[in-house]
Amino acid sequence: MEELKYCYKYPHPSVTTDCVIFGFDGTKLRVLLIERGIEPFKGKWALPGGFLRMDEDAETGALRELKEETGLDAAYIKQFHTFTTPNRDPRERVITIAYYALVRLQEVTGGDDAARAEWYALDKVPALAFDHDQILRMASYELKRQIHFEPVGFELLPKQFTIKELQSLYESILDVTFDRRNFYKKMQHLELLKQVDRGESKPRQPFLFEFNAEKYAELKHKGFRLEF
Amino acid sequence: MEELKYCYKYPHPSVTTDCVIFGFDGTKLRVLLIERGIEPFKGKWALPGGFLRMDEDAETGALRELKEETGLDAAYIKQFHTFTTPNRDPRERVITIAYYALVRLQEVTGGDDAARAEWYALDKVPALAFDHDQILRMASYELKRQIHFEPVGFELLPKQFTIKELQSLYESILDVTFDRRNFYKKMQHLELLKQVDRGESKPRQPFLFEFNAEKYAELKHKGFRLEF
DNA sequence: TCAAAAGTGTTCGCTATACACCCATGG
DNA sequence: CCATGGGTGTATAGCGAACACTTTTGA
Repeated sequence: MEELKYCYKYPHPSVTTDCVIFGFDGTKLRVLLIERGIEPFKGKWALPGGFLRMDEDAETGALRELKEETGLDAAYIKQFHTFTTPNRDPRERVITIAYYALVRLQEVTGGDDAARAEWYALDKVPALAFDHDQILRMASYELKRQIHFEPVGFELLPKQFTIKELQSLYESILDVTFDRRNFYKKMQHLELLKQVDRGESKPRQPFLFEFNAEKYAELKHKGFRLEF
Repeated sequence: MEELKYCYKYPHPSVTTDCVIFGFDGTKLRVLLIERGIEPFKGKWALPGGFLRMDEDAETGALRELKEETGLDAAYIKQFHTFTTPNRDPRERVITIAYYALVRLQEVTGGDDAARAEWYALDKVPALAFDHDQILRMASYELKRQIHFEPVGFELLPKQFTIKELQSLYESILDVTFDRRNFYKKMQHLELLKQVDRGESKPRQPFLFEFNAEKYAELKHKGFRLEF
């Protein structure tokens, strides 16, 4: 029989963290899901996550779970909502603090792979375990909002990228299309990009750029809002 | 001796909700604080809040606590962050799901007043109990962001208001100043306001307006973004 | 040889901004 | 009578949206 050695005067819920991990494959947004190996929802796809430890804050916990389950280090992680519907977990009362994370897909190595993990295109995600559909929807929405205020998109791209890739990324996240030429001009004008000196190896390939973090910090300091 | 009758295999944190309640006095933003009657932080000011019940979701809990502690019904309430630093409460591990609420100051009646409550101007808030300073700061920041996407400001104004009041409100929230004449034109142009037919009693008083919720719903449906 | 992609220009219209002016009211 | 505040008007600059042209590359 299980030992129930942690006792309280009033009932306490369990607390977990779940993580919506976004990656960009060069054309569209993808999200990392793992297949559940145990009940409930065994065999269903779900967001990586797990129980919060008593000595860590939620962000530390989310990063730890991420590492444990997928081997990934996130370039960016942000808490966006806590889900508390009383019966969202059939076993007991569980509330989950949800994060979304942005990773560079190119740098993903594979991880320990205790569980089967897969990158799903955002529009091809199957029905998920628990209320994870809802969590994913809200994460996408919050990412869309966030990108209006901060250039978080660059966390999804390789260190060096073409303007075309950047445009595809923004189009995926915001679910719009831009005129290629206007997008080029806008980006040049913003001065947030540093053009990379391409070796003379391959002439007439598209320019490569890097995100200019210093310039961004400077602009932000002067009070500046990113518009899209 | 206390009875500790709720037992678990693993330790569970306590979960509370806290609420940052914003009101607008016609000139500046205010926030409702209550004076703590018990330790810890007895005598200090704090945000209203309390423990989450096992059968309610967090939003319901936040609304319940709000009603119990202040007698208020919020016109608008929004979850914005969950605070989880391990020692944020000296008694035991407590995580708190934080909301901000917008209420019409004019309609506040007073409440049961079990605790002493007071409306503090945002720039005159004293040092608060727990990590409530941090919670308040983040709430102000999130309100500022939210108002770029949704016209939540109207929840803080009386049903009918002058353009000048509306401008003061936006200036308080965003911490900027607008040219009076440009603000008038912008508002008229947005078509989100309905001019109220003033009785002939007081000629040459400023026009009164109401928020046009139907028009807003229509614009939003067509895909529309509020800019400030 | 021809389509596709990359880089650069031009035009037009809207809107944010910075101002000026008129009128009614109340001390 | 004049300061104050409310309502309306006007000019300009900058940016976004739409669209044209040129060159290079690779099938």
